[in-house]
Parts: sequence; structure tokens; C-alpha cells
Amino acid sequence: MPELPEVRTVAKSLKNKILNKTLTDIIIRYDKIIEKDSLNINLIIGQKIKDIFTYGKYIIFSIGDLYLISHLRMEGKYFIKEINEEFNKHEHIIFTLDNEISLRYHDTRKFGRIVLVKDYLNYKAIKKLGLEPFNKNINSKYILDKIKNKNITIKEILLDQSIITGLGNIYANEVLFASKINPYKLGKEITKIDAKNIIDNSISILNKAIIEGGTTIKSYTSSLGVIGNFQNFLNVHKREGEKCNICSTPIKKERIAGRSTYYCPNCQK
DNA sequence: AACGAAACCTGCGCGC
DNA sequence: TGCGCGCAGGTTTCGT
Repeated sequence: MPELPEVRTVAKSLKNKILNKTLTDIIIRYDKIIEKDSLNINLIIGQKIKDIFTYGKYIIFSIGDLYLISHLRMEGKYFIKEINEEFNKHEHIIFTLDNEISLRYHDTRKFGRIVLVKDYLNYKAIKKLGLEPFNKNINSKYILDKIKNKNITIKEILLDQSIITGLGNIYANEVLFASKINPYKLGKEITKIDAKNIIDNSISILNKAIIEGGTTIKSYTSSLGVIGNFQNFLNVHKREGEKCNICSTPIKKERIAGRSTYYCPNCQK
């Protein structure tokens, strides 16, 4: 569940359930989830979870004087279980809280990463992030300055977290549809009006998705806070061959930079 | 520097 | 039923 609305939904749910609890044990069952440059994870044992917040697609736990940064990538999920419940094969990191709750990081494809740092704002992956669409400092000039020389498509640009952070494949497809921009349009061809539409539509689409609890495409399992409903509001994503909601032209699906890109060839010229 | 492709992983659905 | 292939909400790293 990895785009901004899903990440925020998970973080909010975690905050409701584990804020102010103390880490009493950590079991690492698959150590590649922990970044190589992480501080020793055991440093947070005995420390209290003081806050949980997000930046882009990262979940950040403030624990004692340190920060645990978690990125779910494609399939990372958190579950809260009974302390003595058997481990599922995809539960890679187990955090015991107050000796009575088992918080489990579950990741089928093992793409997710966790890192413990002293200063999260200074961590390399966080430092290079661009602004979230909700940031009051974002505007069309900010976007245009970053992309005016780029020969890559706007679809790739929206997926580049160093420009705008928070959009992933689903919402990038939806934002381009709402903005009536062809996904193949190059960065250097993007107009000021395009840029403004991208910002405005990112805000409205992400806000709507947050209200709906995110998008749940694979509903084979429920994880913490993640039975989203936004899949019912998608205009193009996963709708290949179906009629455009505006003009009834069949929605196209093509690959751009290795990612499935859905668009209306008539609305998005 | 810029770009595309591969790498990292597992599971599911489809066609044969 | 079984097998091979393509695909999945992301990011980093490797080649040219």
C-alpha cells in the first residue's frame, strides 16, 4: 500500500494503537529489511514511541531520541497481533511493545526497508525528497524550475520523488487524467497551466483518497488500517479498454519507463 | 549528466 | 493439473 494516502492511513492507524508504548523486544527474521547504514536497532529497546508521522511515502517513528524510518515499497504492511501468535512466513521484523503487543512488519516481496537514525531530516533518502503536493511552498514555478530542461516524460517526472513526493503509479495516472495531460508529454513541454493543474489535482485526488482510506487493489488480506475505498473512484488506472468517464473513448494501457500507464487518448492530447 | 534496464522478491492469474 | 510467462501500489544500482 505504498502511495501517500495509504502511507498516511497506516501511520494514523499505528498512532492510534501504539503511541506512548515502550519497545521491549525486537526480533529480526530477515535482516535485509534493515538498511546497511542503520544504527543498531536494539538501541531503541527500552525507549518509548513518542510520535508517528509521515513524509512522502515514509513512515517515521520518533522513539526515545532516535527515529525509525520505514518505507513499505510495494507490499510492506504492519499488523498488530497477540504476543504468542505464530509467525507468518512473511513477518520479517517483530516489535514487542510493553511486553504485551506484537507489532509485525510483513512484506511478501521483501522490498521494504527500515533504518534507525539520529536525525531523520539528514538521512540521505529523506533529504533528497521534493515537496509534498500539500506543502504551502509548492507552486508552478517550483515544478517548472525542476523540469524545464527535462527530456523525460511527465509520467516519469510525477514518479520522481525528488521533484514531487507522494505520488506513485496509481495517483500519477489519475492526476494526469484529471489535468488532461498526455503522459508522454516531456518535462520541457509542460506549461505553467499544466504545472498548476498538476498541483491542484494532486491535492484534490490525494485528499479524496486519504478520506477514503487509500486504494486497495489487492484485497486478499487486510492490514492495519488499510481497507481503502478509493479504487471505486479511479478514472483510468486498471481500466484498460473501459470507456472514459468523460468522453467514452476506450482507456489505453501502455508502458512508460517500465510502469503501466493508463490514459484517455482523447482527453489527454 | 542522463537515460534505460536490471535488480531486489514473491505470488497470482492467464493461456496453453 | 501443471508450467511458463507477465504482471504488481517502489526505489536503487548498474551500464552505456
